[in-house]
Amino acid sequence: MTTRGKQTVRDLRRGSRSTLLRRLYFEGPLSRQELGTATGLSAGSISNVTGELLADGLIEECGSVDSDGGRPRILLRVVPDRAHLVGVDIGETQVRVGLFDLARTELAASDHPLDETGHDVGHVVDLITTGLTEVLARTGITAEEVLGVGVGVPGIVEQGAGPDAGDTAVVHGQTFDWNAVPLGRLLRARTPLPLFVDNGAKTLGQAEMWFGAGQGARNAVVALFGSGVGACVIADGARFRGATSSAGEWGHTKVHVGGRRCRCGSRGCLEAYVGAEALVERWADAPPGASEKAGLAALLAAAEAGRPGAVALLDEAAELLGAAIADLINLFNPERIVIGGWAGLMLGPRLLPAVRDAATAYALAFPRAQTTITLSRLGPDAVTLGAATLPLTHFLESGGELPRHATRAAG
Amino acid sequence: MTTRGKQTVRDLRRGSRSTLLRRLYFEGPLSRQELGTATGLSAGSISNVTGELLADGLIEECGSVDSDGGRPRILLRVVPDRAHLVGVDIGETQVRVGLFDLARTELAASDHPLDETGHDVGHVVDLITTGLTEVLARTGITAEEVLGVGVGVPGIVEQGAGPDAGDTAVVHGQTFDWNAVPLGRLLRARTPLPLFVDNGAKTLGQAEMWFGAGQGARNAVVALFGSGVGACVIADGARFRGATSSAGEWGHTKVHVGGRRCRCGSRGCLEAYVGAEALVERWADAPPGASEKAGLAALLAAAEAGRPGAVALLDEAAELLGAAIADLINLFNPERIVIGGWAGLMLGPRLLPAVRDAATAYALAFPRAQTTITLSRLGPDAVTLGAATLPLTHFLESGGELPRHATRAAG
DNA sequence: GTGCTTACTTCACGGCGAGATTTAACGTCT
DNA sequence: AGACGTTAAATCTCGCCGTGAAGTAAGCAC
Repeated sequence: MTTRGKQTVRDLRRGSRSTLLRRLYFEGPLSRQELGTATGLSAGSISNVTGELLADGLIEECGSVDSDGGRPRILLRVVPDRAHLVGVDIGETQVRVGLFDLARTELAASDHPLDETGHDVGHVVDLITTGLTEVLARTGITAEEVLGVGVGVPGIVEQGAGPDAGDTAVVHGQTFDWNAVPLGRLLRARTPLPLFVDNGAKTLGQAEMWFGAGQGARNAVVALFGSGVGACVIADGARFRGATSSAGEWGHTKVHVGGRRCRCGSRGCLEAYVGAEALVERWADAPPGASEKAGLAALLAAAEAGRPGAVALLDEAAELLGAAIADLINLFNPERIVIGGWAGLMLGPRLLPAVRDAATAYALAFPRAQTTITLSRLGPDAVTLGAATLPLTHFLESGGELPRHATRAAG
Repeated sequence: MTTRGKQTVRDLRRGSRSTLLRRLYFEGPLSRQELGTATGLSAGSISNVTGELLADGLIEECGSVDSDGGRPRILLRVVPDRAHLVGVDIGETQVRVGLFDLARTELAASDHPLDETGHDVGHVVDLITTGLTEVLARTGITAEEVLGVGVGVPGIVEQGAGPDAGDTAVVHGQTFDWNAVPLGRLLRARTPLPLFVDNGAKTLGQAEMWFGAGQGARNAVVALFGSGVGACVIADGARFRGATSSAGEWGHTKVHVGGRRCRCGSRGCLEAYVGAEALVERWADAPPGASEKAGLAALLAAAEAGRPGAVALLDEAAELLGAAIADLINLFNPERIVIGGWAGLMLGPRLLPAVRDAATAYALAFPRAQTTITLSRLGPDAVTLGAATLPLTHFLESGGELPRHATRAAG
């Protein structure tokens, strides 16, 4: 049973600000009139709240719409450079820091490769700090103009509670052998900016929902198909987190109980059959010594050329992927399933029809009929953008609250 | 991103009423003082709101707590017989109608068996109407004193929207061969009472969360293990529904892609291996002609006696169940998993240790460590009680709103 | 009794959104 | 050009909200 905590009369204003700000952010320039019909707020309240937002410099008037005989509507929009966002992608091979304005334009980015020995936490934190300094220096943007830093990490993120949740985020990552790493605390020592930490697959899912193939859906699953397999579940418009933020670990769903051994230590996991690493490893004719991406590309080329081993492998992958997607459909009943990740983007065009067929064969008819299965529209760099949506989400939900350190007067 | 709709200043009062009413309902008699510290509301507001609730006859004073030197605290509680609830369980073999007071005491119940030909919708609706009339007549309670009728049905329920959502509920049930049956509309023609329709497994899960082994958990999965297999997922205190309310169809999760054929038409479903029907069917030594329950009891007895075939069958069932629970743990990251259903209650004591071990072996270590796996504490009759929680939920969330037809003055 | 402690009630206050009214800013018609 | 109709936005009044301070009630200890 939903327990919505105590609310005072000021929370109403916060809610109204948030509603209008979000509407303007996602549905482009709108007049006060349109805001009124869209949100149900009275004209008076719209005037009040937009007046506040204008005074705060968060929105601005931008032209007007001609009318037939009446006063023209004045369009309002969020000021794109009123604030900025930083997204950090801690990937398997590099650390990428991106600086965005509110309109998601990437103003600068900084890449630092991670070598084999580079997964030491201190080193990664160093790279993030360096990258952050670089993108700020290169654009001349000061820390005061940044809403916060979102960090996408590989592994399970245990969130803290309260307003500075990011400061207490703890990361459990099998890939890097990170065990209860207090990433939030380590970063807090390096920057005064608000911090937001989440799993990289989840931040990519977030980006996909807001700006990619997930747009408009309130219930969706973004399946990330790369070296491993992950998923980001969106339930009723919000990330599904579970008790300790580790929900959506789809890659270790069982497709054959007791089957192939998986790197997680268990057996029969989806990832052990259809992860890029597993596919390349299982392909008898894989070019030796090639990288995972090159190996997968070779597998795809061989299948396109009709080589039986490669065709069989990909056909089986499509069936298993479809069956695992059927599980997601049965369990989560989403409107949409988006397949992303670099391997998903590479193999997607070939596999998609078979995946759809397998999902239809394995899922219950009723929920299957409610779902469309599509490919991602965003490239792999979207992890950085997705990470930047973490402070953006906070900004929009709080009704345009600026961090304490950013109390610049209205532009 | 969560879109909380427009709120007016009156919604605050509704929220406060709901908060206090829920607190009083679940945490027994409390003083105004305790309510204040528990909810964070100011003493003045507590006085106002409890005053309203007292005037509405929804709560009453019940004694006081002695104090050491100060004015004693006056205890408040929800008036148990201020309103009543009806729960209906449309089971596979019977229709059961129960009448409860607000304290969940069953005041009367009516059972009507469903024979082989009795799954016709009109017949079921007749039985519900008859049962409803019976329990009201037997207790002398009038329709005005009933908050609503909750109905638990086997099958997927497509909910309507708006305040009278139950009136437009449509049921898709494979068991009864019900295809898009407008149960809400059919019942609306028979009774003026507010209607609430949901899947029976989900109502049982609801009961388990409120009054059974799920108490206190905000993220949980209630696994229903009967003739078939289902689940009810609770995310952050609320039923997880998905886009069209069919989320949680766990029974058709794949444990062996391409494996045993299932009654859903697909292959390799969990239900095809561990459902009671499947277990009895797969047991070579099953007593011919016995009922499903008798068959399962015989299987259990044989296993307890050490008969190899039976032992192997149950051991395999435990492993598969554990593996499928591992999938739930990975995907939903719950604090608690509750195993219920009549087969779960029957086999639970024997299977539970092996199920726990299998779940540990197959799930990721981090989310597994956050979860406890327990057996249900409620009997199978809890479906009726769970169904009755549907109008109760509405009552508590609306802050104690009485249906239009029940505007009796305060007692 | 007198004083002290604690629970509860009352009341003035600032803030909120709704809805009515007023002002603003355009077309169009004469 | 100027009056008029039309629509957008701003302003104002109203009832309601929760807060917090001040006041009242109801017990105990001395």
